[in-house]
Amino acid sequence: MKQQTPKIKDIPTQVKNPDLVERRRRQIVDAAVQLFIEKGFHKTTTRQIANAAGFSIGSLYEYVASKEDVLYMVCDAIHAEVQRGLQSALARAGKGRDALSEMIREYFLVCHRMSDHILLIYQETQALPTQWRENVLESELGISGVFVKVLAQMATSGNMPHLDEHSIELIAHNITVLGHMWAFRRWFLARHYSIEDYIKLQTDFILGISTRSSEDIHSNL
Amino acid sequence: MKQQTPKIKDIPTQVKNPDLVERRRRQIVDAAVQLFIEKGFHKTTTRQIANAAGFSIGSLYEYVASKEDVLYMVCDAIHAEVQRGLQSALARAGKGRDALSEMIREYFLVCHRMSDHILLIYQETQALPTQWRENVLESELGISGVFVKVLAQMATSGNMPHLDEHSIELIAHNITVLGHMWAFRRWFLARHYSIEDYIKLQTDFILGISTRSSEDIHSNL
DNA sequence: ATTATCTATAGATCTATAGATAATGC
DNA sequence: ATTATCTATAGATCTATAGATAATGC
Repeated sequence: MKQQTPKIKDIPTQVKNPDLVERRRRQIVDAAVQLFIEKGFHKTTTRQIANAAGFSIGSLYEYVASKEDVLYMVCDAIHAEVQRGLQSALARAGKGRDALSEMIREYFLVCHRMSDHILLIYQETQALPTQWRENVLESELGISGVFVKVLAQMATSGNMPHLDEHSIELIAHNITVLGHMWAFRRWFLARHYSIEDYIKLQTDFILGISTRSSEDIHSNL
Repeated sequence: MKQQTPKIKDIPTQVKNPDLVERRRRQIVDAAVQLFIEKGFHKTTTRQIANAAGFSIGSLYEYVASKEDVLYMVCDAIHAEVQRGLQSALARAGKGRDALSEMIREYFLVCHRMSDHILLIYQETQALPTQWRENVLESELGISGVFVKVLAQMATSGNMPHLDEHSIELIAHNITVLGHMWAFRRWFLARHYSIEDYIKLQTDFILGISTRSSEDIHSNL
C-alpha cells in the first residue's frame, strides 16, 4: 500500500503542528518563487529563502530536508495554480462548438499571467532529483490531458471532424506548448502582438486543422 | 565603429596564436556541451571542463575569462549547428509548393538529432550575463527568420493563399517551437510517435491554416 | 625572451546541522 | 517537558589567479 510517487506531504518535517507546517511551507514557496524567478534556483541561497520567508535558516530546515525540496514545492504550487485556472475555465465553458476556443483563450490567459512561472518550470525542472522531476513532468501531462478531453468530447458530439486518438493527443500538446510559447518568447512577440491578438491568431491557426478532414488537406496541396 | 554586440572573438585570451585559440576553444566547447547536458551548467565545475578538454584548470582560464564564457561559447556553437542544418536544407529545397514541408522536415530532423542541445539552451540561457543572453535570443530569432523567408517567398509566388506579415511571422515561430517541442517532450511523445510520424502529423497541422484564406476559416466555424 | 601550460591555493562562498534559547502547557 | 526558533559554524565546495615550470625560437 506504499505509494510509489512521493508528494509534498512526504517531505519530512521536525515540526508536529500540521497547520503550522502548511502555513510555513506556503511562506517558503511564496518567498522562493520570487527569488527563483529573479535569480534562478542555483543562484538563490537557502539563507535568502529563509530571510524572505521571514525566519532563520535553521527554521527553514525544520520544514524541508534540502534546497531541492523547496524547488519541488515551488514547481508543485505552479502546476496546481495552472490546473486551478484550467478547471475553473472548464466549469464555465459550454460543451458546444465553441468549447475548445473558450478553453484555449482561458489557458492562454493563464500562460500570460504566469509566464515567469512557466519559464521557471522549463529552466529548473532538470535540477530536481529524479523522482520529483518525474512528478513534475506528469503534472505537465495533466495540462495537455485537459485538452485531450475537450477535443475528444467535441469529436464525439460531432462539433468537429473525426480525428483519431493520435491526432487528438498531438493537438492537445500543441495547444499546451503554444501557450508556453507566449511565456518564453514574450520578450519578442509582445513587440508585435497583444495577448488578445496572440489568442486570436493562434486560435485560427489551431482550428485550421481541427475543423478539416484529412482529405481536404491533401486535395489542397 | 565599436560593435554593440560582443562575439566569441571578443572573449579575451592570454594566448597569442589564433589557430591554437580556436582549436583549444573547440576542445572546451566539445567537453562542456557533454558535461552541461549530463549535469547542467551549475553542477559542472570548471575543473571538470578543463579535465574533459584535456588540460588543466589554469590553462582553461588562458582561453576564457569566466565560466559564463564557456556557456556562451556552447550556446553559440549549438545555434551555429542548427543554422548550418537549416541553410543546407534551404539550398536543397526547391522554391515550389513543397518547399515549406521540405524545410519543416529537415528542421524537425535537426531538432531530433539535437534535442539534448536544444533543451540545454532552454534551461541555461538564463544563466548568461545580460549582453550574451541577448545575443543567444537573437540567434533564436534567426531560426524563425528562415521560416519567415520561406513563407513569404511562397506567398508571393502564389503557392499559398496570401497571409499578412503578422500571420507569417507567427506561423514561423510556431514551426520553430513545434520543433523544440519534440526536444522537450520527446520523453513522452516517443512513446506514441516515431520522429517520422511526428513530422507527418505536425506538417498536416501546420499546413492546415497556411493553405487556407481567412474567409475559409470563418465560414467553417 | 616569449609563449603556453601546470600546480597550488587564496578567498569566498553555501548547505545543512548541532546545540542554545525562548515560549507554551502540564 | 515539549515544541519551535535561532545563532554559530563545520565541512565541503568551487572559481579564478599567482607564480613556477617547460618548451620553443632568437
